[in-house]
Amino acid sequence: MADYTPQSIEQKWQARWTASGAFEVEVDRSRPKFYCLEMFAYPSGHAHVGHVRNYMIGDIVARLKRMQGFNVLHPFGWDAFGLPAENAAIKNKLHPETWTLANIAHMKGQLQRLGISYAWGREIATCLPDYYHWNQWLFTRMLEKDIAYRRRSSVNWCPSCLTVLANEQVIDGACWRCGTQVTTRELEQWFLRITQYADELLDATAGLSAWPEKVLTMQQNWIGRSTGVQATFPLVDPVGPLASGETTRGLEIFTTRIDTIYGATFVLLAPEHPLVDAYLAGPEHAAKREVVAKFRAQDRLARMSGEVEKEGVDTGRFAINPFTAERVPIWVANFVLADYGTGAIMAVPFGDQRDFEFAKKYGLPIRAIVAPAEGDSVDPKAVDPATMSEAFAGYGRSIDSGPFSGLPSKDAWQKMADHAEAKGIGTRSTQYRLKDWGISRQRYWGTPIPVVHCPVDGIVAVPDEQLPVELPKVKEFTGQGDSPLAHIADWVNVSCPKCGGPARRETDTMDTFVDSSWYFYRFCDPKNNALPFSPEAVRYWGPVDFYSGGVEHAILHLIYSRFFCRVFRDLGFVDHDEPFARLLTQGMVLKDGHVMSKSKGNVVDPDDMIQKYGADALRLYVMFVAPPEKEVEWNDSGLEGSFRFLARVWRAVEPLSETLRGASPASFAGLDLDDAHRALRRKTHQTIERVSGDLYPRAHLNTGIAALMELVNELYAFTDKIGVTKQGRLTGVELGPATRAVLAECLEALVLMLSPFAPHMAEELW
RNA sequence: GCGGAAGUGGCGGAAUGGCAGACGCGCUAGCCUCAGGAGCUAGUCCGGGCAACCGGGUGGAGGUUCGAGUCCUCUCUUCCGCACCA
Repeated sequence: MADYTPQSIEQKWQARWTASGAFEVEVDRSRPKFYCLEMFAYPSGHAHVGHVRNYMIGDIVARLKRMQGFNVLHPFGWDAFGLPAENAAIKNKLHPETWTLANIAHMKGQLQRLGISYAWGREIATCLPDYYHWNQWLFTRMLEKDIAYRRRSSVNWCPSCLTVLANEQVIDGACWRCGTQVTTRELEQWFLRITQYADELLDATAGLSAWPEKVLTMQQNWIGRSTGVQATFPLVDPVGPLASGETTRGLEIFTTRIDTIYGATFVLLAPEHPLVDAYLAGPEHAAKREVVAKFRAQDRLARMSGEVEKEGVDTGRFAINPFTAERVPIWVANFVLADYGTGAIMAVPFGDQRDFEFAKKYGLPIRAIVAPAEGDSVDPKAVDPATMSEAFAGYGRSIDSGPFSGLPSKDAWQKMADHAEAKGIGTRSTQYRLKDWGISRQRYWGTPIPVVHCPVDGIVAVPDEQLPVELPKVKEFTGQGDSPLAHIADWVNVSCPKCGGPARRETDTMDTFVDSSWYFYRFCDPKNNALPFSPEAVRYWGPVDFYSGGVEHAILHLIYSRFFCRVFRDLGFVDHDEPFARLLTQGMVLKDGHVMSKSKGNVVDPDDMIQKYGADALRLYVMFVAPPEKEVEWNDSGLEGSFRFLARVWRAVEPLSETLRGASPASFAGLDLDDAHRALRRKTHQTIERVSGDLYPRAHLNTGIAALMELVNELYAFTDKIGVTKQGRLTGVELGPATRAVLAECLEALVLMLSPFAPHMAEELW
């Protein structure tokens, strides 16, 4: 009997799979398709077992679906643009492309040594012009449809390094490299109008029944729709013109609690609100301006450090509450956000905890406007402005609210909104937390934004036939300056595509999340050089049936992709609304209680484990240790256990394979089965049912493996009885036809069911 | 603060409302062996009993049900996400 030696078996089969292109697929309308995808990888250098767990999960599903007769698309590629490559370039004086391509080569080898069944013929890397060409093409379409637009926005700027910083490079408000306090700079930047799809993106989450609840909730919160009323508080001292050029007679506020407007005893402006500068312009306000300037600087730090004391500045001016007709003071408050709603709020200290604290601190009036509902056992002192210690944010019955007094709060809400609309005071309005997506990056290693700035024609898109705008080769990376591309004169200076006059290229590049927002479509038609993909190819393959990856992409990547899907749909390129039918978020692999990372020195390299136990044992262990969604702690003896199980399967199957060749019967009719025969058959068939059910769509891979282990235990009990030795040899016993048939059926089923998990060994035994 | 998920042996974890702890790790004993860090067999929630078996047991307290780890209410704890969103 040959021992189980995984290394030689695995190399043999991997070579065959590669040579025969075993996992390459074409459109075949006679067969049902299955698109199995794992989130593509950032080529950081070496994949550890935490990374490859995801690829194993996808591979089990892909191999299972192939066995079930589906035409399975299972591709892989590289999310290859991004900051780490540029940083490595600065540090090692290498070109980012050199660094990136070397990493890709190594990681691809790692995946192949794991036996992941990818259609490598469809491999893509987003940093190659073949791919980013279509980012540019799509950007141009978005420009035409007014989905891409330009406006001023602030970026992080390190005054010492003289460079723009990504948010990740700002640590506690300071530059990651030199520790200098980071400031902001206003730059013209490109945005994608994702908010145009906010309602659809939110409402459609209800239909994503095969997504984790957690991810849907996170997306819903991120989009953050709230419905309310936008109302105008007339200004006692109209101002104008403002920086924006217009005159202002009234202050626009947004509220979700219009029913409490009779309790709005003051209004608050965000420090960045244009009225602030208008009201605090004179030299007598220098001190107040200084406080406001402090608020503006606070904003960025507040996010990092958490709690900031609520503070305000009195502008000394007044607005008119349109419902009470009373004068209410206008204050500036550090906790009011400029980029949500209108950047100004009506403050109702009775009903809002923040306003309550603010009113207490500055001695502003508190007026009770809601009484607790009947049956609410609320201490009267808790709703008496004289004695209450916190705001009463509940609903109940309106009081002291003019003609609306006595109404239940919810009815008052509608009536007051109606009143506001009838009197021209305000309108019902919906606000979102979701912001348009700023995609400009002042970086080299990304997709050049395909526009030209012409002094005559303004912004001109680079014509399709001149795409791709390729990244110029840069010799040296210093990390200094704004956009690295701005310093390459012969790349920047072009003639305007419209008038032919001298013009300059856009020197910003795109956020790398653009690359990953549609790559799953490119896989359907990766060699297309006329379009990002043919609509026919995606009509067959799309949408992705099974998508797995880390939960850290629950918000950004998975919302952007849903957004791009709809853009492509509206361009007539895809006919579905959602790109990913089923989503699985795999748990991380911890070592010594921590996430694996190079800096912690706790990474487990799959190649080390393959060398010791083989890829099959590694795959089996990682799938068996816990359900795929769960976080797991790495454990060497568990891996040994999986190796032992495979060796046990090997000893059960390999010695009998010659003896039982051709023994699998077409029918069991006429065979004389005893109780032991029947018991093994029953177990075999029960296992088939359990494993089939566990693997998909449940993806309970761990219990599927447990079922196989039970079958093997039963099999050993059976072979013991019929005289197979512990070493797997038959002790001269002649096997009867019933025994041969039952054994052959069991062993074949076992090998087949094992093959998604341990494909190399299964192939060899088969 | 808001939202989500989860609490089951020494450990990882199983249980369409129907025998709690499958399967594995670890541990114990036996067999095999020159040897075992290989392999095989048996045992391994707690209390009682030689045993068949009996009683208890899924963070805590109630409830629904013939029957609850599972469903409902309250509560405690942990992890995760968002966090001054008006």
